[in-house]
Amino acid sequence: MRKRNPPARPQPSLPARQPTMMDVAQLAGVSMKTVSRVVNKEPNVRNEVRERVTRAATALGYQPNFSARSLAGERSFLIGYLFGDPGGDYAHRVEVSILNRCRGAGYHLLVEQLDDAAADVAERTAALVSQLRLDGVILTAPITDNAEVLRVLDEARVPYVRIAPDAESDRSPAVCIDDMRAAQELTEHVIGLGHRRIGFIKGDPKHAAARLRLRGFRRAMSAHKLEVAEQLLEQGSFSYASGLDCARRLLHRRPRPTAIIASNDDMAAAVIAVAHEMGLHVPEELSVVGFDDAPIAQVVWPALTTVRQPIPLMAEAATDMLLARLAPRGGGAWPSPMPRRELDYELKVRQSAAPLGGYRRRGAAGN
Amino acid sequence: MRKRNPPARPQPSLPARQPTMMDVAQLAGVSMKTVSRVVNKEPNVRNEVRERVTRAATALGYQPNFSARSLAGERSFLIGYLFGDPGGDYAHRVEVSILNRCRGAGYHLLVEQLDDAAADVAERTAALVSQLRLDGVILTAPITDNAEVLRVLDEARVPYVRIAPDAESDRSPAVCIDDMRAAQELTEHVIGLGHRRIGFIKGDPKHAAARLRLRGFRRAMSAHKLEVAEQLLEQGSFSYASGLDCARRLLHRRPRPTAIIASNDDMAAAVIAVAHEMGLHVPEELSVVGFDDAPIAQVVWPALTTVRQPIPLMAEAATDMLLARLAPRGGGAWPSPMPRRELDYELKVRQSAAPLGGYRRRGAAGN
DNA sequence: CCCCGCGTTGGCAGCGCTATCATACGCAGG
DNA sequence: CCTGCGTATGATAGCGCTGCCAACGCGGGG
Repeated sequence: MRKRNPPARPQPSLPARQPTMMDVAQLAGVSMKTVSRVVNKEPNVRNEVRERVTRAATALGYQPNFSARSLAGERSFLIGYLFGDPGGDYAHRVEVSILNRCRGAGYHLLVEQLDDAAADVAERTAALVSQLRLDGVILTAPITDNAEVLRVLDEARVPYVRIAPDAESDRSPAVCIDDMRAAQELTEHVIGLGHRRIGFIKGDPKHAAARLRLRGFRRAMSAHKLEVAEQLLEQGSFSYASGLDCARRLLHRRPRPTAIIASNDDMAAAVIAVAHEMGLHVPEELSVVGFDDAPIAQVVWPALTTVRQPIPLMAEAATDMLLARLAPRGGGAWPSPMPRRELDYELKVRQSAAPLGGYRRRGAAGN
Repeated sequence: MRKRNPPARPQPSLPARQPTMMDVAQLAGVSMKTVSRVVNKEPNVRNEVRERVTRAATALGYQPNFSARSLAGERSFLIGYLFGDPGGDYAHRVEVSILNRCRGAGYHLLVEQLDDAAADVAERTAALVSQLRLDGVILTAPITDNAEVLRVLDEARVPYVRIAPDAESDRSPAVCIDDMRAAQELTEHVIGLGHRRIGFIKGDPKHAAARLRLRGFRRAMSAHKLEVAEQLLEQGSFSYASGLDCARRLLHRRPRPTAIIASNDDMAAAVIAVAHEMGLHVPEELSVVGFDDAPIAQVVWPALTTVRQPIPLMAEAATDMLLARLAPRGGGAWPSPMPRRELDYELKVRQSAAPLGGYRRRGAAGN
């Protein structure tokens, strides 16, 4: 037990003990309960008292003990972030944005990486939410759609918000972009450049976004009466390595596609690398576009034409939704209908896609 | 308060309440204290009893309440991860590795991003460790050397391990590689290819590694009686953007350097981009090398010759050190002398550096 | 025979806080 | 004058668990 202070402490000097709410109460000349009210920003405290308590707390350097709060009350001031993909920078960018939002709200962030395919996802999730009594959870794909995880969260009655989940959309609040329309628009951009023979690299089918992007591609193609040759469709997994494999296969088809649409930027970058390797010039001989506007999009050469997904905004929106729900006035349930934020994407036209038979633009790679 | 159960509950059916240690104790026919011993893997419990308790706990789906544990005891089973750099994938890779190690040990991970330059680093750190009673903390550069943060951690008596800290090395355990020797070796590799006029892009001087890498470069140069022209030294900040600026300046010097050593891969990739932009062929007309073996190293073309830093191993080693210290037998203090793990780096020779006047190797970009 | 030590188990206070209820007070209306 | 009500504050009982200490049974030395 943490340095149990004896009934009468002989040393009147440095207590070497964190000040408690009791100490603040004594210094301010009020009861503990009033201090609690001030700390929790509850109403019904006179301003004069509130200030006195605040000053006492500051003077003592008082820090509320979250364990005690959580044990006595019904809030832990902890939110969890569950992500699936250990690689890539997506998960990290989301995390940083969540942190930015938690900061001001007095919440702390607990993270856990869950392998979607692992056998113990349910147990691990249960451990997290039951042991720590998380107030809420934010999920990113692909575990947004892991039935086990969602079941555990529902049973534990922990509110959660999903970023880019699958279609089962009214199970929880969600934040997303319109992946299908974005893919459609991107495809139309490529078609508009004159390309007809267009290859497509699919993403990991466990991600809803991968399926939606494929569907958007198909729609744009059929809207323009273009055939989607099955041999120009390759199954990737969102990783750079998978992009290399798919690109090699696609670029050996005859006739060769004049443009390749990849379901994310990592795979698009891999296509460019393979093109280099084969001595194919991008974009003169091959146009390549990606998706996400990940950092890699501006690093490869030529810079990738892609769809920018506003990841920080999405993560912030998700956090804000969750925090609003957790606030005392947030009520004990999600508002109806289930909140859903759909944010705008943006087509970023750079140098990796050009008109069929077009010229090479040399110059600054940035945009 | 969480559903305070009335003295006599009328409904004997679903409790809708998490089972407590008391419930387990009753089912197993022992005292709460014994359950506590089993849960905490303490000695002095008969095997038969231990198994009986374990079965009861499993049957009820018992999950220990971490808040209560932390409040009553002296351990919170929470460790904190403080990172500085919000961009890049370094922080994320470290985090994932820490998580992998925490998993088995029954610890959960709390993260916080601290801006090294912000005015409130001390407060934020204090809030984290005092409010949540973290058992330990892991730090990455550059906040490994933030005096405020370290002071707060020391005062709160929270054990911490630093990854790649500055020279003040016996203040805490640390994990690192020999950045200076690695830079020296890398520089010697470049010199060995015949280069004499070598540019160097420095990293953010707040990072110890940046300073050490520069020193290693200087050593190698002077060991080979080569002058380090100050105009071939540029100050970067580890970011891709800063790399672009530095590269532009370096490549307009006359006579132009025949090789550029960047303090990390992001900046090295930027050098390659600028070279492309200027129509300079890499590596025939310009050799470029980086540091870290970040994912970008294999994505740019030509793939970067660089020094691989074993980030996952470093993070795991740091976590293991911390967990060993926190274990009941870990004692109340760090062993003496202060533990320090220095891990091996590895020179990864790829295609971005070639003999002066050498030929271009075409072929697979990967390695 | 008793007493001590050791391995094993239980009793209980209390960690720091919040929920609930009680109290005190001022002020309007009967 | 009392009653009723709304606002401001206090008293108290735990939340679930662990640290400390006591208790118990057993075997061996005095």
